[in-house]
Amino acid sequence: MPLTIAKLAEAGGVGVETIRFYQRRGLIDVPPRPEGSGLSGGVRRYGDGDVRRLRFIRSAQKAGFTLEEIAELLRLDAENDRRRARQLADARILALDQKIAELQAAKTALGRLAQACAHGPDGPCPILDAFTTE
Amino acid sequence: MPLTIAKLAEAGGVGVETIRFYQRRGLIDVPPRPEGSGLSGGVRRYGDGDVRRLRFIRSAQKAGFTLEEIAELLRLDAENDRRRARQLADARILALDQKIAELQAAKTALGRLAQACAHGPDGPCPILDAFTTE
DNA sequence: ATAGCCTCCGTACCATGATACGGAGTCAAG
DNA sequence: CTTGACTCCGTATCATGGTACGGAGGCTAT
Repeated sequence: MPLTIAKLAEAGGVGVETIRFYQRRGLIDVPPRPEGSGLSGGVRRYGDGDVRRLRFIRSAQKAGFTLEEIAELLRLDAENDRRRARQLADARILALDQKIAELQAAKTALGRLAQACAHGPDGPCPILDAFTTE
Repeated sequence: MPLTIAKLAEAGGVGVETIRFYQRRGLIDVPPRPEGSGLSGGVRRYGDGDVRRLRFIRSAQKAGFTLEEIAELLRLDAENDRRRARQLADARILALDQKIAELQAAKTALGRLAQACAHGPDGPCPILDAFTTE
């Protein structure tokens, strides 16, 4: 079931321009243009592998990997380089732990602020001190 | 204890250019140049209030607020607009909840991947499926 | 066989949050 | 009273991750 670039984009929940952007960055392959009726060849077709890669890219971004790191991960997958893959995963897990803790702290602080600012028209609502660790 | 811009930057853990950038964005006040000996006035001086604002900016960024939102928060603090402050805080808390859940899911997936890729030179290490929900 | 939509590709532009540069002015120490 | 560090300010540049434009060509249905 070959897909046009628009269908691939749709399957991945991104725009066509984003696919092309990923191709420029080496994240998605540029398949050969098939021999078509015209002079410059036909329209490129994409397969399930491309959809899979595209979905991986989106998930890896949510995990906080940069596009450059994602490009590396895709290479590692092809080369089956487990050592480096583990390295990257472990490093990201550490970073995620830190980030999660940071966000949780921020959430707590904001909860305190919202609470304080909810009580009547006066009383304390010290936005500037919202993140001051007491 | 008035500070030069370099000292203010240092106190906030940012660069001088970042302070100027924040000033352009309305996040940090530009104090008047004092009457100096020269033609164009003296060097601007900053106070503890500026340090406090600067620290707030950094923390609010960690909480995921954009600089534009932070600018608004600073205005709200000055105006004591509790309703809007609460609104922004509550919205951010919701977004943080989502983000935290997303990062936690990513962390779990990466943990699985690292585990799988650790076992010997062969066996599965399917990077591309790392985030595939089974 | 032609209209209308899609593809291809290069290039330009965007938002966010900085970071750098350079010339003129200021200031403090020796 | 000069030297060296710092300030001021406008403007330029950067990194990241896209998004848009436009002309030439390909594809498909009528």
